[in-house]
Amino acid sequence: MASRTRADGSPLSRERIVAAAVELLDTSGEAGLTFRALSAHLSTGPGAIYHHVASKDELLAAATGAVLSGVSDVRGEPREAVRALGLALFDAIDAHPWIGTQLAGLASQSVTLRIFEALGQRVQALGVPGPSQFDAASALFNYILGVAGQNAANARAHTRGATRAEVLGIEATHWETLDPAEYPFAVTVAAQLREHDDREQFLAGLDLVLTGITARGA
Amino acid sequence: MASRTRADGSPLSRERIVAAAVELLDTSGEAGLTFRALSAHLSTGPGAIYHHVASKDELLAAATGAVLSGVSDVRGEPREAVRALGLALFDAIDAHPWIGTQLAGLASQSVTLRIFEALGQRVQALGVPGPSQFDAASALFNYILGVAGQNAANARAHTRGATRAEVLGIEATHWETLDPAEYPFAVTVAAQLREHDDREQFLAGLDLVLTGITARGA
DNA sequence: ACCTGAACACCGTTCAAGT
DNA sequence: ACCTGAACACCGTTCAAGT
Repeated sequence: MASRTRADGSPLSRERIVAAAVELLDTSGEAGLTFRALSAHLSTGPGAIYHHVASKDELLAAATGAVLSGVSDVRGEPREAVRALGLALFDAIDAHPWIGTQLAGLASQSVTLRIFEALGQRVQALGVPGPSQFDAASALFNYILGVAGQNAANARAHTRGATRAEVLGIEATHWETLDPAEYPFAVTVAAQLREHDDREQFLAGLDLVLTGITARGA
Repeated sequence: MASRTRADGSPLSRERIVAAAVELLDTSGEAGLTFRALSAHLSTGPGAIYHHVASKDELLAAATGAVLSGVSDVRGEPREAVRALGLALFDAIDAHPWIGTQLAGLASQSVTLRIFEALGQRVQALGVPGPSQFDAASALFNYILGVAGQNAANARAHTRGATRAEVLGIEATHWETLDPAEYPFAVTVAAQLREHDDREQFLAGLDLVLTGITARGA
């Protein structure tokens, strides 16, 4: 019971490494994931990780995949399935902001492909004609991943401790400060920012895209 | 003519630094922008840059702003103006892929706000009722920035030298390799991937969102 | 086969010392 | 005031040496 177990008795594995990475990302953000911090957390040396994971990029992709496993398994009427998938992603990003960066940026291929596939199947089910299906699925895909990126940017921009309300409060006062001659729309919209719910707005936008997709087919 | 000029006679300035950063980003990609490489390019030391720019993040934001200055100044019929703005951004990202990462991620606030404002004004001009204007502008904004992020991800994923056709070729064969039982939609769509134009698809998606927006108002 | 941790080749940023 | 470049406090990754 010596050679195969580590100091604390638990052998290293890709699974354990990825789980620790998720925990570290959740706890200390994207900047907190370091091979040194991670290996300390696993009570080993930084080099040990490379026996199970090829690089930091791969680790980030695996962490994203671990949190998002099964997120694209949605059921029911196609429109509702698209909403469910979108909300599942939105909530996952809300809980783990670093996922937003991954989805919007590096695109951990396999996760991203599964999302695209799930969206495409619903687009087909909605009766969108063949040649337009690709465009429709892409539109949904890009909209959802755009929100993901923007949410991640917001999370990164504001202090870790601030609640959403505080964050929106900050933004509202910021927008109200703008010159109305230069930013008439932003100033007008600033008033709505207080009672504004990111999640509802995400759904509203998703419905807008769905409406556009089905309006074409009709 | 000694104390205020540098070795090669050209004094350092924020403008010159940002211009050099853009050149470096275009030439050697996001990883190529280093304070050491940048200062060497300006024939000075890394520390000198900090007299004109506060941090690397600020430098990236400034570089994005420099390339995108005036991109939101669009004219004409609102629908056409939205298309023009979208295409201007798409083409800018095509020429400078690193901009996509900036827009989708860190969101260099001022650029991003100008885009949002421009979109909001066209949404108003389209006759969308007041309470829906925010959602509509956000939908356009998130779709456009989603494409930006995805394009940047693609650019990063593929070799620098490959043409777009080659890139798509690689993706097509990759998609064709997928298990049709697990990825029926992706496999079906793989055939269309060869004659597929990212730019056209971007416009098609933008029209989808616009259709959704105006369908609501009617 | 797997682990260890020192070492390598970098980073962004700071800061004393110069002009 | 601005510049210089060595130095600080880190990175991801590699690799000889161990078990």
